[in-house]
Amino acid sequence: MRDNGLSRREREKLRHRNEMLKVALELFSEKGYHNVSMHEVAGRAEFAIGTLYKFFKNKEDLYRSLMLTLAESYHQLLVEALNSDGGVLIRLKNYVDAKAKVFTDNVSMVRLYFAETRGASFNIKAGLDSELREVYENSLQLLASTFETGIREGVFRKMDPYYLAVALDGLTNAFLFCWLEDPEGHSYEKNAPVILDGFLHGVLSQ
Amino acid sequence: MRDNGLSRREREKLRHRNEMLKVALELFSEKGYHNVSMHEVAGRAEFAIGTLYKFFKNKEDLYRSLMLTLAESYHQLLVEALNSDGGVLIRLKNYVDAKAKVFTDNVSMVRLYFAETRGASFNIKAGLDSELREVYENSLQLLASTFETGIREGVFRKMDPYYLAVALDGLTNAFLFCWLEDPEGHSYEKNAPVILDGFLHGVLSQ
DNA sequence: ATAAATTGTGACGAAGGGTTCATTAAATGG
DNA sequence: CCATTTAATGAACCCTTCGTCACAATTTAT
Repeated sequence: MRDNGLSRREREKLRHRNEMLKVALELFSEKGYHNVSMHEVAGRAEFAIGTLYKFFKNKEDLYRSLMLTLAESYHQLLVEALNSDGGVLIRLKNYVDAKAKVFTDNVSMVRLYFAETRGASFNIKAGLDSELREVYENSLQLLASTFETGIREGVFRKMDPYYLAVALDGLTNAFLFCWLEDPEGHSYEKNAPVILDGFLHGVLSQ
Repeated sequence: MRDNGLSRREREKLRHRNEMLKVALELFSEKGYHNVSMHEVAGRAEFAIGTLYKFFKNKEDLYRSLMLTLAESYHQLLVEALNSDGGVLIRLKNYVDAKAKVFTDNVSMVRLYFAETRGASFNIKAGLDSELREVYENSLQLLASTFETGIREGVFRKMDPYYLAVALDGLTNAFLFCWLEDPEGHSYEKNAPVILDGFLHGVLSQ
């Protein structure tokens, strides 16, 4: 019973669990939730099927655990960006960049996130979705409150801050999709400043 | 062998086919592709399972037929909006409105379109997706060419027209998602002008 | 060293879904 | 009115997948 409260046994167990999650992420993001069997996950993780079921009570539980972990770490980075030092414009830039970083650093996570998140409410049982959606909604709310600050400071026009958040989120997502489909052709990192510029100044010439 | 080249027999057959497609749309959009069985479609359409297979050679074929039909009619409306009379700004407004109309008129189609389109490339066999994606890409290209015109005319700033299209598409999608999740709370029709305004003029106050 | 507890195993059962095909029913037209 | 073509049927087949459970291996405690 050493270390940070975890015995060697427990640490090993956690390693095994993480190994399974890692493999599950790989497979799910390669082939989608419904095209991956528990046997496949167990096989690739080099555990027996029963062992997998010792760790996750069923397939959905495995998927939920995976998605929540990912969504939370994803959310965490966005929170940090939005709470960073500097004015609202700098914080927004950090937000866009953080999103870029999360995406480019971890393509398979992103693929899975979008593939099953956008359509998930109709594909997968509702329980998961509400938890996930909550994390997502939190990000949006925090972004909205940043806009609210900006409006109070007179930086932004008086518009509904929540919708501003929706707009910026939608914009970044759109460009991230572009990048996902053709990473060479559409560099998100190159586009990020352009996105923000267009968003801030509009697209009209005058 | 009367009417527009179709015998009564053939018209009846077509009606049956459409009936099956209608039911398939209902079920798929309610529960997602993988959670609907062929037996279920046949049952709800009040045909025997074998009959369903007379019309569609397998489940994927059923799904493909459905999606292509929908995507094409959807695309058609956007094309009309973008080719309407008037300057680029009017055409853009028509585009945003047409999209709103398509969405609000036909919720289940939209649910299905997004649920399986965004993530589809990882969930469903590739063949379908490339056809669908082509329709989608055509819409984007047409929108881009509208922006190109606008840039030549000096209406818009000199930006990549394709990315402008991506941006506007992403923006409208984001707000449509909002509306999908909470139709009362987030009226797309009320937001449409705001979206376009923000897009054109930017969100900065000065 | 031995007993107890924990962790890992994988054959197996049960359920469900996609697809086929032999059969029945209906329509056509000579 | 009958022969032929066309449409509809649904039981049965096969395959895949989830999830269990009795047993084996390994670690920990005594």
